[in-house]
Amino acid sequence: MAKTNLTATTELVPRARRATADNDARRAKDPWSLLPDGVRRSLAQAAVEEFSKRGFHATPTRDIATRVGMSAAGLYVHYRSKAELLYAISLIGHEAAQNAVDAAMIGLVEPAERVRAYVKAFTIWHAVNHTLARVLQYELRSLSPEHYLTIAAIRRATEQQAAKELRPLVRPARDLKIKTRAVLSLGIDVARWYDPSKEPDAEAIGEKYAEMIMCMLGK
Amino acid sequence: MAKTNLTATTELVPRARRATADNDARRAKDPWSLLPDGVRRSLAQAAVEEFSKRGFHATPTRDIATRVGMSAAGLYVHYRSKAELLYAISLIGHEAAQNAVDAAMIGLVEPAERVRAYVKAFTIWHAVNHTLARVLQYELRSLSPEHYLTIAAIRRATEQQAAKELRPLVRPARDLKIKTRAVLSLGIDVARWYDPSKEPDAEAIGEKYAEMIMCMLGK
DNA sequence: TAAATATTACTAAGCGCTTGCTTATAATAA
DNA sequence: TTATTATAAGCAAGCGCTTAGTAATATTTA
Repeated sequence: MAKTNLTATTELVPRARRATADNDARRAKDPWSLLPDGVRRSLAQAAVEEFSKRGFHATPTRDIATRVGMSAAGLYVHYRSKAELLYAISLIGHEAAQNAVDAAMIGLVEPAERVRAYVKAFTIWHAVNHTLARVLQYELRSLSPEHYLTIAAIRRATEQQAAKELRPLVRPARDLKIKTRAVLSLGIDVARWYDPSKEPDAEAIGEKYAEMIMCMLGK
Repeated sequence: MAKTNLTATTELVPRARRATADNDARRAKDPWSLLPDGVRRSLAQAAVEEFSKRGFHATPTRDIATRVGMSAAGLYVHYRSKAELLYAISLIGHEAAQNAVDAAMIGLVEPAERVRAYVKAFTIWHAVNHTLARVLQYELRSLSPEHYLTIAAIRRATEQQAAKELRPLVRPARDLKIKTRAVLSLGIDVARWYDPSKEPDAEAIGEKYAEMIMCMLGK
């Protein structure tokens, strides 16, 4: 019977909470390490490839399943529905991006240094993980209303964190909101235009973007 | 018979080529003036609303037709297919955006002035027309391969124009590509986050963005 | 221990529904 | 007339997901 689906629901991102000490660096590097190795992870990875290229609604579940060598029905052993697959991807992706910027700022105290590291890490993450990032950004509207609420809350927290980091550097203070928008916007949109075959050096883009933002902030 | 569809194909954006002198300002203001008033325009407008909110593949043609008070089949009198409707929207949108920035730079000769006007107009356009702009940016992948080629060529020309305008201001010269990317990226992404109910003043955003970019360019 | 019983991961088949689009037909306008 | 614009009805294809069943592996019981 399909009782396995209950497990799938209660443990959307299971391993992540357990292995915290050792795997911090690896988690920041590879978003998929948030999901235990196995069919569930493979399906999510296959889905990201398809959703990113064709879009959620244009991708049949059959294609995702056959991409990992399964029959069409096999997917439903591991995910309750196509919607829940997207939700799992969205959760993992947002958590991974957060981990990446958090890791980059560890140990830094000076506001300008922190912002520079933030922008650089945020930009690099959206370049390296542009396939995943596109799903995060462009399939928000494909989430179910309930799932959307959860994801929207996560995104609001991200924006508030960015504003908190930028506050000491923004004059006049009333520009904080628009400048926070600009910083996040610039980083996020890297995922839209980045093409690894044309611009292989994500690190260089991150460096340049950090420089441009600091310049924009008058630092 | 469905012979009307031939007309629909040969004259995708018909009126635009004729009325050039008088309507420049109006065209820059309202993208829809590129399409003659009538059912064809209403359908395109309705489609943009739906495509923008739900996405091309998630929007049934029935919903577009009924939105303008038509039966489901009525759409096919005016558009050959759903794909051609998207293509028409994409053509109009890209042309309208181009018109907006061109109009803003008329009479300006000093490079810094031209870039400032460019960025401001580009930003404002993407805020005011964020619904249309979202379709342009996020439904590129939903275009048929043939349609995509045409649109991609238009977009390449836009990028080259931006680079041409920025060249005199960018030092070192090798940064031209990445800084052009950043400028276009920042403007385009306004369409993603802009919410008129929260940020009604598109003009102010355009002004701020122009200022930030000039600052970023060291001007 | 071994037999009995669940559980898990999977597939082939297919159900009910929605999709883009066509057809046949009618009304209207030049 | 002839061309245009619209509709009601419906088709073929594709969709997400379920069902019934198989085989392999765990778990429980005697």
